[in-house]
Amino acid sequence: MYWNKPGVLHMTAEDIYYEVKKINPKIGIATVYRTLELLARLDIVHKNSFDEGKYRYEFCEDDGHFHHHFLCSDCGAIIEVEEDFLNLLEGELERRGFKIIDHNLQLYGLCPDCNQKGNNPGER
Amino acid sequence: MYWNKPGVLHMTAEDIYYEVKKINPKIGIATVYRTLELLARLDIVHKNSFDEGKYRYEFCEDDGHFHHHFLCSDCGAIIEVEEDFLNLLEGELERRGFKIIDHNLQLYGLCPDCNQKGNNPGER
DNA sequence: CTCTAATTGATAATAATTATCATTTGCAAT
DNA sequence: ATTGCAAATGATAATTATTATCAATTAGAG
Repeated sequence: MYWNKPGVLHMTAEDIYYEVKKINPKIGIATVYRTLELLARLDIVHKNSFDEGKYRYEFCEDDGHFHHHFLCSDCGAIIEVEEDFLNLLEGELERRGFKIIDHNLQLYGLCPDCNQKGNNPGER
Repeated sequence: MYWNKPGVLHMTAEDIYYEVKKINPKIGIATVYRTLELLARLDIVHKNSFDEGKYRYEFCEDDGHFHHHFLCSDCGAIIEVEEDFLNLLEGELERRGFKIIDHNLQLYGLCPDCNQKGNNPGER
């Protein structure tokens, strides 16, 4: 598959490659991957896995990098969900017409052992 | 890499392959993938992506398939987090010695448009 | 037993990503 | 400007995880 719904936020490396090609036709895919990796290391973009066997990238929010997404099983839409909820999230979303089938929360950081050892990685 | 920390819960297909090989040396990796796919479709195992470019599998809880994980940036430990929290999750975990650097919640289901259309996929 | 259909294992194919390397580019010092 | 050199780039090979293919094996139903 060469292209995604146009205008969709969460693009794959390939999506970005074809988009950049419009402006700079001589760009190589390696540069796209290299640049994305760099931007991710600088916390400018965030690399998400939505269990498709590939990654999707988006710009980080200014305030921090906490992202929630709603993935429609039917049309494949990726809808952003604001941080605020979290607690009443599900009820709130269902009230708004969503049907939640599954969810998956991943927390990144240091476990008590490593935290105590005083390790301090800049990134997750 | 051929093998993971022994005793760790969340195994990759490769991990499982080498484990099963001990009992049945003639097993092929294709059967492992096929079986995992089947078990996942039956909601017996759950397929997680922890942004490593591969998947890890675990048995589903009896009550439903809602999983939270804490991934240590330092030692790579994958620690299970009980559902209950969710709201006070972060404060609670930090009180327990964790350092949370990032999190990522993914919700699966139907968006309002598709939900209204009456679609009803068995799986996410 | 025999026949047939499902399952299996070996392996090829695919897809996403990463590594390699020769070439090009940008730019500091002359 | 011109040279020299380090960094960035693009083409492409390599790698990795996963999926597809297909012939051979196995397991039951009759």
